[in-house]
Amino acid sequence: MEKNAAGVRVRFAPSPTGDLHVGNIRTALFDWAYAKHTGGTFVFRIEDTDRERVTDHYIEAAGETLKWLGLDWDEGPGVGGPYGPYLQSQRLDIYQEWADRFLAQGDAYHCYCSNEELEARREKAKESNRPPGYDGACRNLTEDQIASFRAQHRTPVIRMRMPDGKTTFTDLIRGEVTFEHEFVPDFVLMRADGSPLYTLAVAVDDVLMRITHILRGEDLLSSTPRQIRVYQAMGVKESDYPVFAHLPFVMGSDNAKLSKRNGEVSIAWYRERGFLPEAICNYLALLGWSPGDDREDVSLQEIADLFDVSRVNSSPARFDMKKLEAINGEKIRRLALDDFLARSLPFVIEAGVITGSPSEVEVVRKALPLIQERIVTLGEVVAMVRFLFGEGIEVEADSLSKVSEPQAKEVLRSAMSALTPVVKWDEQSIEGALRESLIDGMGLKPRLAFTPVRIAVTGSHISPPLFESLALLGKERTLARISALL
RNA sequence: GGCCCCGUCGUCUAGCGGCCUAGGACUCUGGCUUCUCAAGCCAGCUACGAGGGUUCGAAUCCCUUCGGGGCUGCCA
Repeated sequence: MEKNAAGVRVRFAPSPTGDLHVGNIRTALFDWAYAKHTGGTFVFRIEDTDRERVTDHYIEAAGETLKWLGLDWDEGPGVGGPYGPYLQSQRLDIYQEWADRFLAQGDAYHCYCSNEELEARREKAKESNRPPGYDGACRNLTEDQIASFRAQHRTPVIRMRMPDGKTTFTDLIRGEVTFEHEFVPDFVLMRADGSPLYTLAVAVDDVLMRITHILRGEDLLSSTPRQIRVYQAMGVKESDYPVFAHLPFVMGSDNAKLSKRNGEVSIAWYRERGFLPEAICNYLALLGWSPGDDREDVSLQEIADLFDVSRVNSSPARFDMKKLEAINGEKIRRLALDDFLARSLPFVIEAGVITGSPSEVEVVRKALPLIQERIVTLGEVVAMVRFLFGEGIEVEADSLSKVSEPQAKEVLRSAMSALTPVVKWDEQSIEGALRESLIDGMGLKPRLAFTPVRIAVTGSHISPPLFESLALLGKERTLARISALL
């Protein structure tokens, strides 16, 4: 399988009709990992043959997403390479040439059927329980018929002729797969306006770009015979065909193919919420693949080192947000402080909690160790540090009752008088003063003693550790917030 | 409908004929710890879709069946 390892060339070729989603990225990750693992080349190509649906914005965004995840490509947009251009929209003349050649060879033919006619015939075929594919009406037109169509100003598409027989290929993940050609109708290579279809462009480019391994979604499995048909027409020897590996789907929790309807699919969504790229890659690597032992915590580099297509599962996987969160939280806990700070700051600034001044950054820096094991995404940093900035705070609704009842007031008064004389405002002194006054003095359980203080100062009954929080907040604001509730 | 792919705990998976009274992780439940929330630690629940074969022996091989999914486009 790893024949001519050094020559392995794998491509990731999305059609950017929207933001890259979880399924796309899992494919990209496997493509990348396979290339890296074999010491081969990772090619990034844009399949924008459908210009009505693809936009420049999404093309740009796709590249950015790959870079953010750390999936760098060796050839493709931005970096170039010997087989470019890597945008199919810039290779139109190439497809035209091949289509013309197929025409000349008799492998393809002009088809004058209109959409409406095709539609009608498809319906009829369905009704009479025949396969709905192209019926071959234009396969063998006479000169007279052609002249007649021309006279009607019909402009033909170019359609590939599927010969009788069958196509068999070996899929790295599924084994030998065979399609009888009676179920693979003649297919369109080029629209009347001269623009190519995926079926033509993908095959031509894979051959021209010397792609050796095609790892892609399972949905393309049944289009493989068409692709192989194009290789044949191009004169590629069977031994030179790329090797196929059709990856299992990543499905939504509702057991349907992952889509906008059943989940958060766009990678941009995860990025905005503060999921770490290495966590996303780690989680996605485990969807359809496993290293074989009980290892689940892998870095991008380790994925590349360990990845093996033969270990890819053939059955679909459901996306599990809970597990992604668990992995993300674990990675966050292991972040070094400087790294954690650098990654958190954009979220805190974006939320308007701080402007980013050095003194503010310093406070966040000191707060991060307190919250590191309490968050699952970077986005949660915002809510955790918010109380450290600004003067007053708003007590959240479901905590309000816990500071307004009589006993709570008493606790707050006691805390107030215990803290007021504290000179050395640090964690130890604060804890000492509060324990002495509330636990020893009032005889309260710690939980009952500290909760009102916590709420008064942070606004919530859930917060970072209390004494450290008060130390960070400063004496002045701590006392002010307590007294505001008296 | 036809063609193709797939089927181990709720989820992701290990397993590639005996090491499996099926292992790990996430989730969930209970407990410990504790200033809240987390984190951490301990314990527990739950799976080979079904039916036939093959074999001394099957989660592992074969067949059937049921279930799920994809494709069936001048989308990719």
